[in-house]
Amino acid sequence: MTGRMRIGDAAAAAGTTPRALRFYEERGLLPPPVRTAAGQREYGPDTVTRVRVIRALLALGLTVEDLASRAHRLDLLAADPPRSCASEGDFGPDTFAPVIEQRLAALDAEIARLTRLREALARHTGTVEA
Amino acid sequence: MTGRMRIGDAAAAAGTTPRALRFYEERGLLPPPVRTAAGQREYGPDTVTRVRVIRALLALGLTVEDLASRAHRLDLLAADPPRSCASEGDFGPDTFAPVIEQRLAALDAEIARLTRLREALARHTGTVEA
DNA sequence: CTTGCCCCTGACGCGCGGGGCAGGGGTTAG
DNA sequence: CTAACCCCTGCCCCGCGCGTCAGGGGCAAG
Repeated sequence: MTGRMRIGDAAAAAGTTPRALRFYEERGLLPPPVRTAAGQREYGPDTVTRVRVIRALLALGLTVEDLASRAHRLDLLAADPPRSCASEGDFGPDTFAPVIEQRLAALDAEIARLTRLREALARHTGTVEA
Repeated sequence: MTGRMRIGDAAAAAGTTPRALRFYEERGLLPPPVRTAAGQREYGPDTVTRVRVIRALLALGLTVEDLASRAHRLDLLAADPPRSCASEGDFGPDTFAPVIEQRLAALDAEIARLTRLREALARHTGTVEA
């Protein structure tokens, strides 16, 4: 039943590549997995779920470092449970709120910078092309 | 009278560093300068002006490659002359218009992407922190 | 002549999320 | 047993505009 799989299958199941999984492990986003006697990594379905979470957060603009610093909470997001979160008091997944707000601020700053740049460039367009 | 100067003085006069001048030369933004008998580069005030133009365009978001492809026209922008431009017919500095519009489009696309990202992230903020 | 600043070339570093080798060994169907 | 994959580690590659050495030589003042 979707038991243990090797890195290629796990990566495919999570929509990515073996290289990415080794990279996440190296950066501390994934714990060192069980190995076969021959040294090959073996993953269970929970890891696939975790990798999906990681990729979703990366796609939202969080950095690998952001996730590494909170790696021990990544599994809490997997089940997407509003109930168990509240039950943990100040121990819930709002661990990510600070880093998300930081990212939002960085995005706003970058958007503002690009917007200013765009305006400056548009102004000089007239100067140069006329 | 502000005659020939070595790379350090020319760079300082243009508000940058010797490294940048060698880099612009390497990438084709500056022509190979005159050398002293000992092999040291010598620049005149016209080069300083040209470097200022280069830096202004780079600050507007154009890339080194953009400028390299139009390097032979960089001097035309130096004097900022609306008269001599028109006198050259379709040969004026509107050579830069296409690349500028391309940059504008790229900026718009990037701004839109970041804006979408920001909205997605803001949505998930509620989901995650609540 | 020496001191101290300037210049030369060539090469690596950066930040970020991996991609793409090379050179070796595991594994499984035929 | 062998072919055809798969996996392992370790390393360099990408883009961009330079910064920053490293190891050598030039140039003007005292």
